[in-house]
Parts: sequence; C-alpha cells; structure tokens
Amino acid sequence: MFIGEYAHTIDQKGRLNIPASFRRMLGEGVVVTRGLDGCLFMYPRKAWTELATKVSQLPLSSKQSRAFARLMLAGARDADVDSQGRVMIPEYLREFAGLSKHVIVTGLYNRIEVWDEDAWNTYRTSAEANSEDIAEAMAELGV
Amino acid sequence: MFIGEYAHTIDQKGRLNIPASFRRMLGEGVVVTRGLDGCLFMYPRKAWTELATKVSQLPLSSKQSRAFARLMLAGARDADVDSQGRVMIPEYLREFAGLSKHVIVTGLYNRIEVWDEDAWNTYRTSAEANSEDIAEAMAELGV
DNA sequence: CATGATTGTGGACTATTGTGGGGAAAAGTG
DNA sequence: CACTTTTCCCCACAATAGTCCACAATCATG
Repeated sequence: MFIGEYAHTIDQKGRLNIPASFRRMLGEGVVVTRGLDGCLFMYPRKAWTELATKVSQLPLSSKQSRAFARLMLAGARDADVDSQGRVMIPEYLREFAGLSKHVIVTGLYNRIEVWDEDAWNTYRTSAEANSEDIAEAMAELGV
Repeated sequence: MFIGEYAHTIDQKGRLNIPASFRRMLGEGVVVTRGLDGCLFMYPRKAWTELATKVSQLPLSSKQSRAFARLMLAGARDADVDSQGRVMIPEYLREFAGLSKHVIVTGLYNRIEVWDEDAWNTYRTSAEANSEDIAEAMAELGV
C-alpha cells in the first residue's frame, strides 16, 4: 500500500527518485502513464496489467471510454528502476505534467502519483477549501 | 481506547513522544494524517488500513472521490514507533498543524490528536465558551 | 521516607537515502 | 561506417532518519 507525500527532484537527466518506502513494494518494474488532473500515474507492473485489461474492456462504442483508453494506454511507458532506486521519466510525460525540477511524489494505495510541486500545492489548497465536505464524507465511511 | 490529554514536546529532529499509556494499544505502527480544525490525527496501523481500503475503492472516474482519496491517503504517513516510544512527524505535517516545540496529545477513543499548545488552548477556550450550544447539539444526538 | 522502576527528553553515532555527475554501452542518424 | 545522442551502470558526497545510550523527573512500592 502506497501512502504519503514526498518532495523529490528530477535531475538533469530526467531521472526521478522513488521514495525508499515505495521501492520495496514496486519490485523491478513500473509503468508510468498520463494521469488525471494533470499528474502522472505510476503502477507496479503487475497492477498495471490488471488495470489495462479492465480499460481495454470498456465499450468501444463510447466516445468517453475511447478517449480514456487512449490517455491511459497509449501514453504508458514501461520503465526499470535503476540500482539507486530511480526511474527515467520520458520527455513527453514530463511535459504533459509540467514537471520542473521540484516534484511531489504521493502514494494512493495502489498507485503512485507524480505532481509538479506548484501544481500540487494549487490542487491541494483548493481541495482543502472543501474540507467540510470531506469531513462529511469521512463520517459516511465510519471514521 | 485512547483517552486523556498530555503535554509533550517535539525535539529538534521532529520526534514526538507518545504517552506511555497509548503505546501499548498502538503496536509498532501508526499512521499520521492531516486532521480537522488544524490538528493531526493518529491511528493505529490496523484501523487505518481498514479505512484506507474503503477509500481506495471509490471510483477513479469521479473527480470528488479522487480529491478525497488524495487528501486522505497522500496526506497520511506511515510511521514506526522507535524503541523509546517516539514517532517522527514529517516536516509537511508539522507545518500543516503549526506545531512548535510544545504540543498537546489527546486521546479520542479510536484516534489520537496532536495539537500545537497555543492552538489547543485557543480551541478549548472557545469550545468551553460555547459549551451550552455543544451540550444542546449532543442532546440532539441522544447523549 | 528511601529505593527502584518507568517515563520524558536530549544527543551522539551509524546506516540509509537523496542527489549529482562521469563514463561505458547501446541505439539512432547521415 | 563514423558520429551523435540516449540510456544505463557506477561512484561519491551530503543530508536525513533510525538506533542506541544517558540522564533527569516522576511515580509506585515496601
């Protein structure tokens, strides 16, 4: 289970350091792809295959699901974790998420998200403004 | 069951001492998250996992549930209790709750809350001033 | 009241982690 | 085939988090 929020950097060669606590759960391979709300998604290779299967079974007739399938599947890239625990993020994905040097790596249970630092702060601030709604939602979940 | 209110300190390395009476109920691991009203929530790992599982099953397609999952899961941090009964509170959580050196640790049945001392006093004073309103609200809940 | 155990706090040391960069191997290009 | 570019593997250094030890204050017990 991936949880938490980590501030990291992307170096000049486009490599991103995975938080040490995530590494152990990743195994050797990850799949990076275009995510939702302007971030990148990262999945362990195994989880990715399952997800890709589901996505591929979406009805071909729906315009929406074709778009989603293209976003997720076509943008995906299989990457290895190097001996120092880093992965190469290809240029087109860095551009998609607007990643500068300083990025935020977050854990969301079964996936990892990569955000540009500024984008993350903006997103979080607006989400926190609705924290009362969140409190209600938490109550419904029995917290 | 966590009850009581304890004054503790956070040392220069950001470590917070858990009251001894809470430790036995925590086991080895705790999860710290951004809480409500400007404090931090702390859950035993087991209780947290149940909650996180529920959150992770929210549909990826809904914007609201993505925001909710990000606040809940990404804001959280899995922490170990060291041999002296302390946990590391990461920078970004200390900043969120405005924690200085002196903090208040309170037990609220199934969770622990961590407050900055000043924030706690302010909150408590205003809560006590409204104690009649609160009593009424409680009555409505059937207490 | 004296003694010992437990608890809260601080600091030193060490292992791990994050970051940068050099250079070899591989892949693409004219 | 020569040359450039990209990707991977290695080493190095600094910063951080974890482990261990020490001491003072508090509490419990005889």
